[in-house]
Amino acid sequence: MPKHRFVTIKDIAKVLKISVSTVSRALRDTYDVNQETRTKVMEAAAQMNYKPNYNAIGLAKGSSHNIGIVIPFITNYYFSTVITGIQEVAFSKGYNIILFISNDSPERELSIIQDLSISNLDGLMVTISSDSDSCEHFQKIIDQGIPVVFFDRVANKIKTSKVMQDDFYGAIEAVEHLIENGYKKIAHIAGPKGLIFTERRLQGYLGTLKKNDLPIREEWIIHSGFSQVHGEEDTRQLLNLDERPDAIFAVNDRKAIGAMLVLKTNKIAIGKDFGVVGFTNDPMSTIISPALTTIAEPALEIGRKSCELLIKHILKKNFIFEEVIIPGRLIVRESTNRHFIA
Amino acid sequence: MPKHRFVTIKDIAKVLKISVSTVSRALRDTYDVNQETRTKVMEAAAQMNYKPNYNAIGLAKGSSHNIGIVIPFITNYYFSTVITGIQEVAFSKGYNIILFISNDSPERELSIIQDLSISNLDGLMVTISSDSDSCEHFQKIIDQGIPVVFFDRVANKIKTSKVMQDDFYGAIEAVEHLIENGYKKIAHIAGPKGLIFTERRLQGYLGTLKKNDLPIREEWIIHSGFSQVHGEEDTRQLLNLDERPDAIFAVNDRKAIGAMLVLKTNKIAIGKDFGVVGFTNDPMSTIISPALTTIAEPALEIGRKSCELLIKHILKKNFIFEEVIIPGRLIVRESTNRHFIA
DNA sequence: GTGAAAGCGCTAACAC
DNA sequence: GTGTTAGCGCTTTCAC
Repeated sequence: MPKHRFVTIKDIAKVLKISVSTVSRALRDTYDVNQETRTKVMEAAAQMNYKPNYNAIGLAKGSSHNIGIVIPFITNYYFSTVITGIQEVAFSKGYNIILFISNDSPERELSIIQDLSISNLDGLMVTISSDSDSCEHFQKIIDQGIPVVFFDRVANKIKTSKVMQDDFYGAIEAVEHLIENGYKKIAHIAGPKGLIFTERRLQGYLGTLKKNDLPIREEWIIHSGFSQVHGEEDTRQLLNLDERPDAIFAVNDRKAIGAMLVLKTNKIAIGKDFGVVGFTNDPMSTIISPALTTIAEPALEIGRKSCELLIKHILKKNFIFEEVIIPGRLIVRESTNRHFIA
Repeated sequence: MPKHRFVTIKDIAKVLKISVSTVSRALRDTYDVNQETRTKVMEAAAQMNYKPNYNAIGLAKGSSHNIGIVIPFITNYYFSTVITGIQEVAFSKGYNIILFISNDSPERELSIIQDLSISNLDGLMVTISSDSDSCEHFQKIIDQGIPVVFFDRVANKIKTSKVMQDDFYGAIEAVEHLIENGYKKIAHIAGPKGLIFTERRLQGYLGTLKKNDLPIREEWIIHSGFSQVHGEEDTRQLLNLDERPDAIFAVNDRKAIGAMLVLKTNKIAIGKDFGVVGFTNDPMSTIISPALTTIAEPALEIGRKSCELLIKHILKKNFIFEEVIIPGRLIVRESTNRHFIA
């Protein structure tokens, strides 16, 4: 099993009896090269199955063609879909994506960033972990001149491009929908405090209640984690209240599903007596019964857009920051249907 | 926003007034370097926040520290969990993982492999796409001297390390469980023909029926894709038969869930009158009602093991191939419970 | 044990 | 339009 030496531009140059720089220029479509020469080079390259050595290019140009993704998990619908979107555009533009999974732990996130030999990355896309209060490690990277774009869970203080779903308006739609269907005592099981999108969904919830002259009760707003178990716990807490709510707007589908499970064990008729709406449009929301009403997040678009933006930053040194907000859409299912019968 | 020059071994050498080669050796823990010198170098490196440039290392040593993953999708529980396992061990050993998503399309898979500048990868881990009948592109890569390990959907003809769950025994467990619970007319909704693991699960199913003197009917075995929709279609087909089965063993949970959905719309009492068992242990299997009995696949372990194996191959030129088979385990839930009441 | 120097494959002045 | 050459940051003979 011999380790082949790969074809290099030198080989091409030798075969064609021209210089390596001409080959290099021809291959890269630089303008100051004879059309004829270029054609010859291209043909030779194709025929000899030439593949560029990115290590060499990276070394010479001071850039790899790699972009990093730092993400809490990939084992959920939203994140894995975002990554799919990222990968799609990265691949089409000749970039590799390198995956770093933080497990939603700020320490691990920090260690990833510090271990990172930045010289190996042209740019970075990140969703910060739930309670990464300090973001200076990202600032440091930006200061070193490597572009960073945040998506989904963005760091507030850092000035760079960000792409998010429309959390505020999504929350409004969700709560309006609940109100339209006659639910009046609407609780919100939220994400951890401090995260921008948690905050925006909360604001949308609050604003809509206010606008509709509905009571805002502090006990009906619970902050905790994003998991299904958190949703279950929050809901149990809600059901123990003297004044029980009659609907839940959950910060995401996982928590909404946790809520539904608890409601079901408590024999509360979801839809008829108690409304539930989530946020994500995880495929699970169609599997559970009753099917979950939710705000569909544009995960694929978020991934694509983030990647496009990052590549723009990589290409144009002083590309100005953009904050992109992509709308979601309400998907009405059974969990807010007063007439649903199991 | 000045683009910093990164600290190089040259800088360290200059500060310490020694040569670059000594620095290089000290950093890499090579033995022929004075203990004292090494300490000094290490300290200087840490203090100056030196980070190695992998492009340069790669170029000099003819290896990057990147390993590629080629996978059909990542938006499902099994694959995203495998990747999490891979990422975990890769990160701990200083390797980056580069993700390529084939969308389960043989053409795209081929284009990925061909576009791949192999010089940029130290190794490759792959799950082949559903109907990639030709695998020569992988053979070519192996011939070029870069290690490949297959996981989950492996290519039969290619001699290299492979890691899989125990499909055969898992299927036996699943079908035995069905039989123990009194289901006698057991159908199998399988994956596409030609994939090894599809075949193994089928063989487990067949063998168990035979062993228990149960009828094997060709109409009760349906090959199609892996999605929920495929599961629905297969099940409809089954229900249209003159002789209907009274249980389904599905090749995976997605198809099992599709089956359950169709059974539910047909008002067939899952558990009581009709048993269903899946394969994967996707979290969805606990969300659906009745909860799905399934064979839990060791996805995380598969990811970890594959990566360990690949790194061994990368490190030792002639590491001999291993085929690792990791057992799953039966998880009994409601969909095979005769006494389950919705 | 350490240094000097060549070279990995490519790009980018700088000449012509 | 093309060739020459230096150098990107590192490893690795080969001397000493």
